Amino acid sequence: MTSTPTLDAPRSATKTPPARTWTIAELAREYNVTPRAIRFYEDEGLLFPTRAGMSRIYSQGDRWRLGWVLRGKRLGFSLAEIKELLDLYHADRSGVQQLRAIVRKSREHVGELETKLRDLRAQIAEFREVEGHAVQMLRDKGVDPESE
Amino acid sequence: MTSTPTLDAPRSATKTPPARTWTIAELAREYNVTPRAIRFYEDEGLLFPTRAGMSRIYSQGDRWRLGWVLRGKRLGFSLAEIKELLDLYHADRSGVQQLRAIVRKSREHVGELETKLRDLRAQIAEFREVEGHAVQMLRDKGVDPESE
DNA sequence: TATAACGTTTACGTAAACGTCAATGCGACC
DNA sequence: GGTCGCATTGACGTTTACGTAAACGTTATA
Repeated sequence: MTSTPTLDAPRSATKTPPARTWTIAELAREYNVTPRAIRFYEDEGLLFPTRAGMSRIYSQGDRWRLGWVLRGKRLGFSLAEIKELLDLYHADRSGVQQLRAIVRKSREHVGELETKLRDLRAQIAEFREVEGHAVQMLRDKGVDPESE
Repeated sequence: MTSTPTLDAPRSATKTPPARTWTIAELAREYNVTPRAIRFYEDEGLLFPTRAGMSRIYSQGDRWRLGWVLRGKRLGFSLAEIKELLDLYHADRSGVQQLRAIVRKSREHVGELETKLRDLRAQIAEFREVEGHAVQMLRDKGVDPESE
């Protein structure tokens, strides 16, 4: 875990904090996924942790990227789409053509997301209504809908 | 919501209203999916069109269900989950236990949907910012971000 | 009447996203 | 120094959601 007390960072000289890292198992627990899935995401080019010997070491940035990937999954995107979006997010911004591409793709994606937003609002409304009906029917039967 | 026998169309004749139906190819075109997919959804218990000879005939209700299925897919649900939700939507409401189950599952699902909603808002905000930055950088370079 | 344009079933193929071994390495502890 | 415990890399298996092709029936039109 926190390995051998060999030479520590010269805290008095440098202002950089210890820079926490994580093992694959720690991240897996935290995000409730398997190590296998995390390695798979790396194979797919979504993560690129450093190594300590053979073991993978995850930085704050890798951790953030993993969270981002999982959020994308919850929203129904494929790993390929998520990769494109992450790459876009960290894309080269040096040239005009690159910037134009970023603008175009961002707008495209926001459009998609807004469609999902409408779908989502509609489903939420529908299921609130379903719930409301059921609750009312329970009341009509003289049953408290909140009791076990 | 029953009869309002005012100055509506004369219902004097014996016939019921036309009741439009659709073929599988028509629905496939309309919803931009393949007939194969529509048949697959039927195999999975998501649709149950009637038949005219061997051919499938889709009612207004089937059409609605198909749209519902596709919306669920866009929101990242599996066909199994969608089936559960659709079944819930049309579930037996006769008994107290059934009604309780409906209330519980509806609330569960709304909770899931609200998580997605937060995820979605966050992603929209992020990509609007990505776009905004790129647009600003183009302006800084003296380029009109809107021109081709 | 033939053939195109749809529809059907059956069956095998496939891409995505992992799960599940198996064999192995490696530092930690007893 | 043996055994945990966690890490690694293959490699094959599995589930989901269809795609694709073959073989065939049914209606419309030339």
